[in-house]
Amino acid sequence: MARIATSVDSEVGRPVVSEGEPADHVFNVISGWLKVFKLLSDGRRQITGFLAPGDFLGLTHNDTYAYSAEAVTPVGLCRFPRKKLEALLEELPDLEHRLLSRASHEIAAAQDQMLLLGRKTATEKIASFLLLLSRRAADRGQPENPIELPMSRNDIGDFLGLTTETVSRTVTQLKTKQVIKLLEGHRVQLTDVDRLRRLSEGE
Amino acid sequence: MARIATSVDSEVGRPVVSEGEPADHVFNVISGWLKVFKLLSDGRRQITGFLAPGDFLGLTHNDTYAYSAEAVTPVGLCRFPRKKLEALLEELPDLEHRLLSRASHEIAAAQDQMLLLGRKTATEKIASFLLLLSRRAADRGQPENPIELPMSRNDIGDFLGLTTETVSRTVTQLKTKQVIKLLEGHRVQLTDVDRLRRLSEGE
DNA sequence: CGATCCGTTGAGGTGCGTCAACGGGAGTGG
DNA sequence: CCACTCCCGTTGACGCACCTCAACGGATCG
Repeated sequence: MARIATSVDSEVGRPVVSEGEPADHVFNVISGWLKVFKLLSDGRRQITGFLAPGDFLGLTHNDTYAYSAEAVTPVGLCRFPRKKLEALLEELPDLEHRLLSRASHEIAAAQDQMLLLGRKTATEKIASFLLLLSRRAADRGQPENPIELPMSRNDIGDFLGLTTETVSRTVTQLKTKQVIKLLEGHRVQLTDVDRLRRLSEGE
Repeated sequence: MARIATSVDSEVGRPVVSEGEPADHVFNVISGWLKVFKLLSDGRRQITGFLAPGDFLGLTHNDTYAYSAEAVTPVGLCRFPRKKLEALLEELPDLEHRLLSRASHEIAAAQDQMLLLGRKTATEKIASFLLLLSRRAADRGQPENPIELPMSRNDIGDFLGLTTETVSRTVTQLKTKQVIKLLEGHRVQLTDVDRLRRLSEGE
């Protein structure tokens, strides 16, 4: 795969892919964080996911992207021309198998997110989000506690279907209850993971 | 594929797969409608999708199902042992390719649904839902108007992140505005598709 | 040292949830 | 044939979780 890859960087806030543009490239995140989102015509935004190192961006079978993505922190990416990647799939059935496995995980994650968006309260949403970040950090071999929280309150709100203010208030509540503790450098200590887990499911 | 398939039926309300059970089978819907859903411990429910003929159920790379599914109408299914299906994938790379394509569409649909759940109003949700059913009926080669609406108000609510009452009230409003018309046998005539499309995006 | 962005906090409003009542259709039993 | 129950959809009255609007302080940057 290295044969067809180019390395690209992106600054914070700069679009990496834009909804409706030709889907010519697939990306693999090397470093930093991205957000993937969809917009309504009046500007309402839903972030459908945050991408961290190891995640793929732009895997689609349409000819245009169905979403936009931009950097949350400075980002390093590996870029593949989609045509060449598809040619490569013909030769390497195992690669396709791994992509299918990824896609299947992504579908499961999307279903969890639908449950969150449709049926959870603000507190449950925030608690679930913190636990999700912790779990994903562990999957990447990073410390699961404290966790990095590089995105803004606004971004968190747009991921959880809340406003900035509600995110802020709810985080403050968790802090007051001593379930979490805000640290330097956009990091969060989960001081009572069991309680957080119970809060995330409404018990 | 016919070699490894068995045909099974299911009555309305009977579980076809249950969250947490071993994921031993994959199903293909032959006739009727199913709902796929996840539950919270206190009974809150999110329906993540309705399945119609041609759709797959149970494609996962985990060893247990992450969701439950049951029949909305009497259902005919084609059942495949997952092990045998996976063995078949080794022989038929093209089958894997088609499954990946399906998965990619499912991810795109899930992202649309996240936008709906997180950011749309009740009216926008209902309008989007009716248009979705119309589009999917067309994809299956069925009339796109009037559409079939075999699921209950409660199911629609659990799909859209609303209550039965709000679904009922919102549908009544659309009826009063003469954007839709309820017909015999759980069917709905979309009398003003343009208006419905505008309503679905909040314009 | 102004300008901008972000997070926080407060006061007040509202869209949708909750609770309750009612009517119609389907099934069941006499 | 009616009487009864159950389930579903509808409608009304009311409440509340979250949104909206506003103000303010701290950090960053020219």
